[in-house]
Amino acid sequence: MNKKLDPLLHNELRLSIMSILVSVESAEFGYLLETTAASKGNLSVQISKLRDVDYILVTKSFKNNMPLTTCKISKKGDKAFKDYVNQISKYLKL
Amino acid sequence: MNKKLDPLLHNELRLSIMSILVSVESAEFGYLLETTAASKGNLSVQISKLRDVDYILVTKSFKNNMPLTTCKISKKGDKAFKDYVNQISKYLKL
DNA sequence: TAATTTGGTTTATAATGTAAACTAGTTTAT
DNA sequence: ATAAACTAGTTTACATTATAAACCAAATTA
Repeated sequence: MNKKLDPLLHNELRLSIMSILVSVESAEFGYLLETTAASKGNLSVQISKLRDVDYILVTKSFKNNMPLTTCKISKKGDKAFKDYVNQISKYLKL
Repeated sequence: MNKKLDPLLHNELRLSIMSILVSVESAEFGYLLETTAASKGNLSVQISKLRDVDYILVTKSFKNNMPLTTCKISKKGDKAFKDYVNQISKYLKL
């Protein structure tokens, strides 16, 4: 019955990223950087982790000759997020 | 406006302990052990951490000649728990 | 062309989590 | 009475994870 909290989502920055991505079509690295107020390094690492498990899709392109990283939630990521919400809600007495 | 998630509560076992303690008068080590399904060592460490920051009060006594550890949430712990719930809820889109 | 900025990635270190090993004492069996 | 096994935890050694500083490549500006 009781599944454990998904350790990939039980991290504030990754949860924050996912929380943004569930409600937008996609988001650029710079936007996530501003919105989460994380350091670039930390953001880069956490994006990679989410991509490694296919919770998000990361597209690399160029915009005004500059590299541009765009993130989008995947079907799997969307489900993982919903599951996490259900799971942690059990602890929160909401 | 946006406070960070309290790192002391953003851990599944500690959150689980607090989640139990908010709704009972007090709980014994053995009860928490069963209910959380944690290892004894881990439970002991996390109880100590919660006690070190005064989120819980820990009483040591004897029952049938055996050591007995009893935990009870503190006023401070109760507030911290409520704050944590409010804070993480912002990420969960509930 | 030299310094600065952009948009990131890598990596070194610190912090944290966890279970195995240990302690201290009790009960049961011989 | 003593050994073996059990209870109720604590300590500690190790592994995992998180994070920011350092770095990189290319573009822009001075």
